[in-house]
Amino acid sequence: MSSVVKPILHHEFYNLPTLTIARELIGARLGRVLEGRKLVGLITETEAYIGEEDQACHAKAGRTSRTQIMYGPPGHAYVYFTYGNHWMLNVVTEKEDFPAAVLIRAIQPVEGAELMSARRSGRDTFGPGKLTQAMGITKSENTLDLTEANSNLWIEAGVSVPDQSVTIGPRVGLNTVPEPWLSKPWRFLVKGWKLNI
DNA sequence: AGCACGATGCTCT
DNA sequence: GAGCATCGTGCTT
Repeated sequence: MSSVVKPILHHEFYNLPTLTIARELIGARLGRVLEGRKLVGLITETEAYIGEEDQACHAKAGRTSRTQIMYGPPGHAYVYFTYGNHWMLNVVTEKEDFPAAVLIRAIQPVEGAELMSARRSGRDTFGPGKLTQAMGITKSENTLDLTEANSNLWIEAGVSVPDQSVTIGPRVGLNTVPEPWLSKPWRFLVKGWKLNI
């Protein structure tokens, strides 16, 4: 119920190293206006995908129509479709021409929780495909600038989460990715799956 | 509570 | 034509 104005995260933030951004986004607020209603979730899980070398990163295939957004300026949304059902939300990071992004894997609803829950038929919003369904994020949000004020999708400052509350480990869901990429500790997750707010 | 599997369509080879 | 940064269901323990 807080009406405190939070600062939106800006381009300079997304130009930091991708791992720093993935860590710092834990506790940040993902905001969305959907059907005239405001939805906000605290980010509780992220993964970093860094460069053409990273065999788990879509940019391993180089510049394609799908991946060229990752080569663009930082702070834009990279939304893609997978497994025939699910949309994934990423934020493009690092300087132009270097392809990297942070996958937003989970949120903890703090505003508009009822609408998000209803959009999920009462099921939870923890998971990369679930949060996009809860917030109505699809291809039409691809390439949106998340640093723009008055947008219907943005990321703003949230709560500060201490290191002792963050679990770092290998990324999940990578089926056929070779080492060393498979084991890179590029996943960040709130310990206990929940923030105290 | 945990595992196996099918759904489903877009992207790249 | 294969593979996929997943999810939900249904079956087994």
